Amino acid sequence: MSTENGRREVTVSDVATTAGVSKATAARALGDYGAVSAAVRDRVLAAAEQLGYRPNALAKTMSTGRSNTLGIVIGDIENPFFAQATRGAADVANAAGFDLILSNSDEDAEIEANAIGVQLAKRVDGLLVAPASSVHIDNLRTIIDAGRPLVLFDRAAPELQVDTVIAANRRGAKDLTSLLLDAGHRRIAFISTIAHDGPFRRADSLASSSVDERVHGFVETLEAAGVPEPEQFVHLNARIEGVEQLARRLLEGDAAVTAIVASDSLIALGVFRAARALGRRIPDDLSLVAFDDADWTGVTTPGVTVMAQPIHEIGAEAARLLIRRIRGDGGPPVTSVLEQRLIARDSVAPPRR
Amino acid sequence: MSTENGRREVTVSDVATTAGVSKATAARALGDYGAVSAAVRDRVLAAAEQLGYRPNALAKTMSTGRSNTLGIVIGDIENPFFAQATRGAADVANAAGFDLILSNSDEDAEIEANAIGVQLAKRVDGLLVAPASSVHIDNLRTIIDAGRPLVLFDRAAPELQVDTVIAANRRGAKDLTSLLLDAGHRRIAFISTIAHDGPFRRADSLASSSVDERVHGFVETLEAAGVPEPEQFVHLNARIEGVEQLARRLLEGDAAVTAIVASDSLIALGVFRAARALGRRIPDDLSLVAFDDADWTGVTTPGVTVMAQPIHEIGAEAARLLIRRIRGDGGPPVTSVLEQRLIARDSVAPPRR
DNA sequence: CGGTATGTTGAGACCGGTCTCAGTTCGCTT
DNA sequence: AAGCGAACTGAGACCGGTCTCAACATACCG
Repeated sequence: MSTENGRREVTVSDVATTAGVSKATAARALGDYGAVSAAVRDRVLAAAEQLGYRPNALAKTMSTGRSNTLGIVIGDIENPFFAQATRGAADVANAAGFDLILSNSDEDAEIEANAIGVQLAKRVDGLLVAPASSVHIDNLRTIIDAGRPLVLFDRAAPELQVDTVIAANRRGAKDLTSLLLDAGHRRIAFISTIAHDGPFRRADSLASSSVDERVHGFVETLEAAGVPEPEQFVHLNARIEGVEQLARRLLEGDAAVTAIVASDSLIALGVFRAARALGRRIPDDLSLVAFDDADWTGVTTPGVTVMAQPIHEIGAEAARLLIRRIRGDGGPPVTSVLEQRLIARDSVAPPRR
Repeated sequence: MSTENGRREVTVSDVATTAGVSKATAARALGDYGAVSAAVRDRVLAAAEQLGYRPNALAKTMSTGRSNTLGIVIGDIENPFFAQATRGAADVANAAGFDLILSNSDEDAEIEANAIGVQLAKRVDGLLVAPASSVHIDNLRTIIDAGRPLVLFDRAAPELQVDTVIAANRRGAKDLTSLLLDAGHRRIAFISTIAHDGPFRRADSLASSSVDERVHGFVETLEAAGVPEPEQFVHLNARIEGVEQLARRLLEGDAAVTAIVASDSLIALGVFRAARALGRRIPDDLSLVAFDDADWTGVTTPGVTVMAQPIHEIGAEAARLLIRRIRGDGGPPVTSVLEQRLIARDSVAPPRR
């Protein structure tokens, strides 16, 4: 009834005084631990109610060392992939009594480092990270050095002994590429926005292990089909030029490609726009396949054939693994690989010539 | 170099001992406040570096009362609207040195209440809320009673004196409706997934003030055009039946509508699917307009005419207002109304008959 | 009926920072 | 050379909980 607005918060001591018991006893009644007689408990609870007592979770964390908070560091929450994975993680976390502190890295190592620093300072019980880089892993080492459990998702860091949840990207890329090859295509481009120095070469490792897997699956499949110099068809850094620009470039001239593999749904969108701007029809003039079954891929004309990832489950599984560690599981690191699923629609056809 | 993994964290006291100064002095050097001689500062910083000192933000919050953390409570992070708004808020928050704790309410008052309780317990400095209900505002009162600044976004709560950021939804709805009316449509449906008891009546207030504004703008415009009983064209609760189901029902039979206003992009997607399933062509057989310029609305055939909201800015502005309050601005509550913008594409045409 | 197990309570240390206040040192003024 | 203020440092209280430990009451044991 009468919650005061005088700055100071109501504390256990205040409740104790009102209830006429010691601070320790009041705390026991409020925190529901230790032994308290029923009569005293009722008295304390009534006093708390009357004063408008609201526990201070931070003080609790200070003495218990547990914050019941998980940190999650992703590229960008506006990217539907991360939004879905975050939701998956949040659901599992909430069900287990944890909250989520969210940070966007924009795929920048420095921003990521800063975000991780803040999360550690806030004493999260553990971290969920889709690392900006699978190879430069100093940021991740920081977490391990701080003694906090860490689970990677979407991207692995092979050099790190740590729980990881990824999708079977290489297999997915092979299937998608085979589909195009089987339809008769030989000039197929793979487009990703991942940052990379210089043109792609076979021995390179890309910053994102998931894209790395896809690219290598793509190249291997082309090679097995006898396509010469398959690396030339891999296009990274699409963010710099702009996906639409790049796609237009790939669709014009003598060396134009007849099919495109988009590494995510946002890229597929760019390709769609480019095709439309150029007046090319899908699938007649251009075949398109993409990763991720974004909600709109079924309503375009034609619908887009995609490799769907269990995105929600990737986030959920990562949270599950993390919570298991927090609860004290000391077993060896686990890598959970989730299968992808092909959803065939109408964006693939034989090449025109 | 030698960060220990023995459970205990390195504290200011540890650093002080190593540096050979008092805890108070070490704290001053590390926290960069008070007066410390250059020599001592260097010594302390070196000791901190050597021991791998990592400040405990919670302890800091305990003594200062400031957590540098904002809470944000939204319907669902998977909904692109909320994802974008959250990103806008996160950017402003980070720039000002704040983090974000994220909670999904699923538009359920009870889940929302729980989320708010947790956030308050974690002593966030303030809360950003897109309330599940604009009319049942007990949840929001809790925040105010706790003396924490609160900013509402996307949805207002007229009964509450509190900073609010919304879009000019009524005007947007009028413009969209007029567009259809001008094209010659008379039988136009408005579809929303908002929960509501019974059929919509003129005097009703909907749980979401933004949908409420849209619906009333829609009804008023139809009425001004002389359409009898405009309320009958308002369809709420679409989540229960399923948007696609509902849309199919509206498109069949003698009383079929010739145009649809979708209250958000997810609904537009459902309408698209229904039209496709029924073999109806947009815009020839059905005109469609929607709120929110989702990324895919430009690549469907035809492109969808939409009323774009400055979603990112809604979140950003809300965060700005909140931070201003946290910094101590005691002025009267502000309501910031952001304009919407019509993006005309090709989903509107005169009705067939 | 003394001894002991069990239940309930209170006092006070502790978590890791910040901050107030008092004491010390030093340079500079007159 | 005494006086004064500024710069620096240390001791210890404090934030709001948890938790250990000791004190005490009651009940149950042989």
